[in-house]
Formats: sequence, structure tokens, C-alpha cells
Amino acid sequence: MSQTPNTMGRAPCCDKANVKRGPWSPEEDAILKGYIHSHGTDGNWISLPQKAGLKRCGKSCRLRWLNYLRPGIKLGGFTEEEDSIICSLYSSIGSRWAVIASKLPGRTDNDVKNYWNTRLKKKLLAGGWIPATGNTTTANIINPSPNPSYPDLSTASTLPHQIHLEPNFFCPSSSLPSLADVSDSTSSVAGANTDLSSWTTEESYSGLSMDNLLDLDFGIMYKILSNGSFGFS
DNA sequence: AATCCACGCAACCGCGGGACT
DNA sequence: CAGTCCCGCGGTTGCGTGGAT
Repeated sequence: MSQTPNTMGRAPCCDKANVKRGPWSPEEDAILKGYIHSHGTDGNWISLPQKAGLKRCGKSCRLRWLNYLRPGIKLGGFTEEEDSIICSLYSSIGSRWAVIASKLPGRTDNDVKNYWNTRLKKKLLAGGWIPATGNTTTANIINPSPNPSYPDLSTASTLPHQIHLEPNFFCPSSSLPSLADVSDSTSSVAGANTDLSSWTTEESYSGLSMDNLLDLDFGIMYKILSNGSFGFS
């Protein structure tokens, strides 16, 4: 990169007057794909377009690669199961699209975000899962049932239970999920008690931070989140 | 057939935070 | 420790398209 250091705020990532903007052409896609296949990103997106011979901003190249060109990208409509996963995670962690997308192989954060904003939100509104008034936030997606059962994700055809949100992470011992539901995890969770079979007290659950929880095998995490008595700040 | 409008999606923008010097 | 740079993220914008009028 050859930008002059700017002490008055952040320097622009590229010279906007000399980069192409807007939709990518098939030729540009081919150039970017070919360059990354043979050279990789070299850990530097800013200098990549110049090296590859593209008149694009590095951020634009990164976005194009991550969202459309990299191998394994899943195109097409979302499945009911993916709907359930998105709803469940959104209700518990909010608009952390990158985290949600990481639980959906082949999906990108942009994809999930667009899907939520354009279609899934409407679906939830239509089904009464989101209050018709006010903004859609984690705080107003409320579990209407005091004693939710655990929906089976593998055969999910309906929207999941929502999470009751509290100011801080908590888990009253009276509402612990059945250990039979959580004891089959083989996940390794750094910094947390990973022996799920030993989770018999409120204390052992409380030691699990939200980030730890996100590292759990999704099926186990879902079962925990599906218990309407958990909450996160 | 022409115009309007709503929708979906690709892309851009700015910020926060981590890495590096 | 402070300053700088870049990556990654979430919010937002704007264009293309298809349906309605």
C-alpha cells in the first residue's frame, strides 16, 4: 500500500477516484479467483487488487471472494432447518450475523443478514413470533410459553422456541435442562466445564459464558437455548 | 404497452478491535 | 504506551427485476 499517513482520522482504504465500483463482471471474478488460487491472499487484501491487476478496492475484493467466489459457498434458498437455526440464534445473541453464519455451513454473514432482513423477519411477523409493533430486537422476542419443550431440530418444521432474555446470564437450578439432553456432547469448550454430564448445579451452568456456549456443538447449544429460562446480557 | 412500486440482493460504508511497529 | 494499519463486522444503500396497475 502506498498511502500517506493521515493524522486527521483514518486514511481511506483506497483511492476512491481510481477504483471501479458496483457489480463485478465475470472477467473480474475470473481474475480474482485465478489470482487467489495461485497466490492466495498473502494476508493483505489492500495490496491484492493491484497485484492481481484489478481496479478494485481491497475491501471489495475481500467481500466478493468471501461471499461469492470462495469454494463451498451454498447458493439458493434456505431450508426450514436453517430458518430454525437462524431464529434460535438471533433470539439469543441478536444480530451477530457472522456467528450465526458460522453455524450454517456454506452460508455467509451477508447472506444470512439479507435473508433475515428481507424474508425471515416477515415470516416471523406473519406468524406472530415477533410483535407487530416496535423494532425487532432480541429484547422483544419473548418465549410465550412458561414450560417450553425441546423441539427436535433434525425434523424441525416449525419455528423454534424463543429465548427469554434477562440482563445477565443466569440459570435457575429449577429450570436446568435434562442432563440426558446435554450429556452427549463431545465438544471442547475452552475455559468452561466441558464435562456436561457433571452439570448438575446452577453454578456449573453459570460458569459458561456466551462465547463458550457458541463453541458448543450446535445441537447441544440449541437444546440449552431452547429451554426458555436461560438468558444473556 | 408503459409506468409505478415493492422486493431481493449485491455491494458499499464506517467503525471497532487486534496486530504490528 | 501510543500511533498506525488492516481485517472483519454490522448497518445501510442502491440497482435490477418482476408483479401490479
